[in-house]
Amino acid sequence: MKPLERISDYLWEIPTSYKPGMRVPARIYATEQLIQEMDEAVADQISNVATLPGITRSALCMPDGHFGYGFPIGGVAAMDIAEGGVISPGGIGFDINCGMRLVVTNLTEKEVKPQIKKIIDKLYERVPAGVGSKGFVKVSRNEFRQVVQEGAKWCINQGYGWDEDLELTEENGCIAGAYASKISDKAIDRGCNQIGTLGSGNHYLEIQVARPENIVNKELAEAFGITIPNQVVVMFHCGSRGFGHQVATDYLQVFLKVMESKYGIHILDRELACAPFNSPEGQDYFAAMKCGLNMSFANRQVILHRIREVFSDVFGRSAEALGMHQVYDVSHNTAKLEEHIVDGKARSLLVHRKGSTRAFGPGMEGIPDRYKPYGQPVILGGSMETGSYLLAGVSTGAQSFFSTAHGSGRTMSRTKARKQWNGEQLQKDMQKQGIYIRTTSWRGLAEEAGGAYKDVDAVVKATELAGLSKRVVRLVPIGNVKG
DNA sequence: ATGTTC
Repeated sequence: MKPLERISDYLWEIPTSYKPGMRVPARIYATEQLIQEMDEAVADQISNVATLPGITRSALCMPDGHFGYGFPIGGVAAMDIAEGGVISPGGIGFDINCGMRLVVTNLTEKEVKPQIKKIIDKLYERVPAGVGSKGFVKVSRNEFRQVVQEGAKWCINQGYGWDEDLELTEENGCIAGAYASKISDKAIDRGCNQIGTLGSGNHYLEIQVARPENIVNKELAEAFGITIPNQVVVMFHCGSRGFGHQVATDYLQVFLKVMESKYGIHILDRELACAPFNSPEGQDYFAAMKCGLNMSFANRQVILHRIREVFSDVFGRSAEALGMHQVYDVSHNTAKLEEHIVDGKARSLLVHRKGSTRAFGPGMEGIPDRYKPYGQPVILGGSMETGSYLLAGVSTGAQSFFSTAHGSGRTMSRTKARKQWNGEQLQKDMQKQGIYIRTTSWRGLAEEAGGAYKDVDAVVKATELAGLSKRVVRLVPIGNVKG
């Protein structure tokens, strides 16, 4: 039996009495149905998070939560840096700044559908996918150090994208305080040929349609650029590739060495390795992790450039003429220093979001001026078969440090999914459902079957009921490049 | 997620 107390129809609490060392309660946002489906391990993992130094108010898990490395995926933990708050790679994820970007077109489903095979085949060719894939952007190691300090801004300067893309990216695509001097040569080696690559696992690039019946909030949809019935959009999901992975690996080792001996921090699970934010090791990782953020922003920027090239090629018009404006780019795996009001006082908190999206409400600093009246766009990627959502941040999101879900969330392990589905058969089945898909790996495709994920509509509904974010439009896939 | 077991 799970140690959960029901707070409301969409919120559950694990009291501090559940486990020795819990500093605050743990809370899971989910409907009863979603709680039933949730991994037993989530309650255990999120209550471990509640023992970490500096954790403020409560350790949170979003409705798409599932088992992860140390922290559950879907975890949110805000650490008070003035109270010995820690930074933990396990609370950010190995794939630093794994995230989503959404771009609109002025094309309709009717215009795109006849070309879908051509578009996807070209995208498959032009956006390298799969484990170990290399990008077309050739940079020296020193140039790559510049990339990880400048992020998407570096790409724009090189001609990969439009100036406006930056203002429509979280942190304007370049987070300050990223120092390449804090990065190992090994991480530089792994990352320097990976700019503009999709990766593998749950990373994908999808052509989607905004059908009129799926517009939930017309005003917000229009504000975010969804203005035409059956408008075609492109959504993609990828991260910092081997670079971010190496950064996380390097600093996990550092933290494991100093955590107990130097800082006297005792943890229940070594996967929660951490160091005080205000310590040399914590600050070094923070600066290195920001390089991971920037690598990922650069990666998505170059991929956007290639998507524009492909559409331009297929339709014989410029990307400008095709109206290929970016809606937004959001991170799913970060820790950010933010000011939040706790017990009536403004506090500096390091907000870890792992498989969770920042969802700032209307009027807040840090969201593009054009979206200020509406709230921050949130791009939530569902499974490749079912659909995804564009959401918006709301003022009641203060309860979760303005964080919401990031996707559907798995219901079963990759191993289990592989046993249940066959990649080649799944491709055929998806074709019958009107989704043309290309993949580098049949095995990888089987792992990502829609049936291995929770009901995205239920997850999104739960975030809306709880007041974490609200629905704008549901997007359905017609083509997919699966990493 | 990941040069999918330094």
